[in-house]
Amino acid sequence: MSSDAAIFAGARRPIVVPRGRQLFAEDDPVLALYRIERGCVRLQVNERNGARHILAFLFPGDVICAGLQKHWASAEAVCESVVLKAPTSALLQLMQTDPAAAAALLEASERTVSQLAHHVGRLFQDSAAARISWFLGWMAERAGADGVAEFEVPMDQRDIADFLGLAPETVSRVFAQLEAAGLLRRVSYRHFTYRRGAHGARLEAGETLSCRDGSRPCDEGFKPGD
Amino acid sequence: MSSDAAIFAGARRPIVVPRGRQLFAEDDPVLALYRIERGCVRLQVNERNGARHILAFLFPGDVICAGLQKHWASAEAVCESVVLKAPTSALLQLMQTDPAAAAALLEASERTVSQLAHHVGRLFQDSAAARISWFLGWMAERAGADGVAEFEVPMDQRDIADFLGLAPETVSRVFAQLEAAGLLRRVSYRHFTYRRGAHGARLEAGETLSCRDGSRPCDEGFKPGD
DNA sequence: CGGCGATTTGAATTACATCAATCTAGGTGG
DNA sequence: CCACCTAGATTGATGTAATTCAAATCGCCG
Repeated sequence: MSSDAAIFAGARRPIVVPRGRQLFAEDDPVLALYRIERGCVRLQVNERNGARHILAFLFPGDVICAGLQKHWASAEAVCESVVLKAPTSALLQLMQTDPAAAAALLEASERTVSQLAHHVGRLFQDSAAARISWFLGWMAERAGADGVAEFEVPMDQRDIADFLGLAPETVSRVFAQLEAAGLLRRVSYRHFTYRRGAHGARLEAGETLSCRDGSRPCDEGFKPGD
Repeated sequence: MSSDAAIFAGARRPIVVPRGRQLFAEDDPVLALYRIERGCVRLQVNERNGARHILAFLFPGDVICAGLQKHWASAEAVCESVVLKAPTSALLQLMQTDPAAAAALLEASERTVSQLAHHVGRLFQDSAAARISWFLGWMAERAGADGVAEFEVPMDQRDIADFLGLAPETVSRVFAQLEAAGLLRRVSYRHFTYRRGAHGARLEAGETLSCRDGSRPCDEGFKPGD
């Protein structure tokens, strides 16, 4: 868990990163490791033509280490965030002092890669509705929210689209569908309630989203005046 | 370059891996690092439903380190391959002895991640033809082959499809189109010649593949009796 | 109370997947 | 050495999910 505490304990200077500010750019030399304390950071690659692809969203507790010498992606704050910064020299020192701890620290940053690997799997084969259902479930779970608890999503639909490999319009449409199906409720701009339920599970398993076919009329969702 | 030689020098026992054999499975504990000497290895994730997604192809010189404690993907030999194996304990030792070398070694394995990051970008936005054009160009370049030089592709179309996020039929069709356009020539089963040229570049930049529109009649390809 | 980016909604298009045969290469055994 | 066999590759026909383009609306900020 906090074998990484050691290295970040030294760098006791929380950095406040305003919304949209870049932590580092792709191809820049790696000067430090970061650990997120508050907020949300996105790892992304930018194409020449201006297109942007979000590889991962990082949350408090996550360690950012996109390369040891050169960053393989850039990092930007999705919303105002707080990070701790540890110079790479500290990592090299830790390697000598306590290699196991250093390995654990690196493993923590590998979690991001692991997530990325599985994310690719999702992009390959899941439908738009399944991807978004998964995403909402993830966000809800992260916030410790069950079906009825409200949670906040810090990123805008554009971010979600660039993360899930969809057009922004598609994201909007699927949101509307999920809401119509009674699974999603929009409390306010970026506050939701999501009841993944069996329906969502089936969705993620490949079923198409439709309440038009009479067979199974949108059960297990929210009732209109819930 | 060969800062990694140190760690692999100790493990002087080349391992011959037959075609299709698994080096390690996802979620298995990490016992060793590998360096490929000959052949080709694929990193992949397998979904519950049997679907397979290839995250990367690794070639001689590449270091495999998919996680430090638990593998985030499994590895299988695409064709008969030779690898060197260094126990993780050797890496921990190296950290103490020569942290910079250890970092360099890990950086080498991060190259795979970097490639993966950009691969995601391609999956997001490139057309089937563009992906395959890129893939062929990559393979040709890897073999040091220019337009007329022949190169071998060790993987079958199924592998290519699972790597590029396409159906095998689509791969076959695009191959046929590229051949008809005079850019690709199939010398034998898995030996090709590929002239990426301006056409391929435009393709990768988003242009659709067609020789039917009279405007630009498949120039710069191979002539029939070339 | 305007201004503007972010969303929503609609209609039309299309690239790719899917399903279903057929064909081929090359390894196998007689 | 040749006919057989099978996984892999090819080809065709069809369907559709998601993109694209375009326009209206919303929500927030100054």
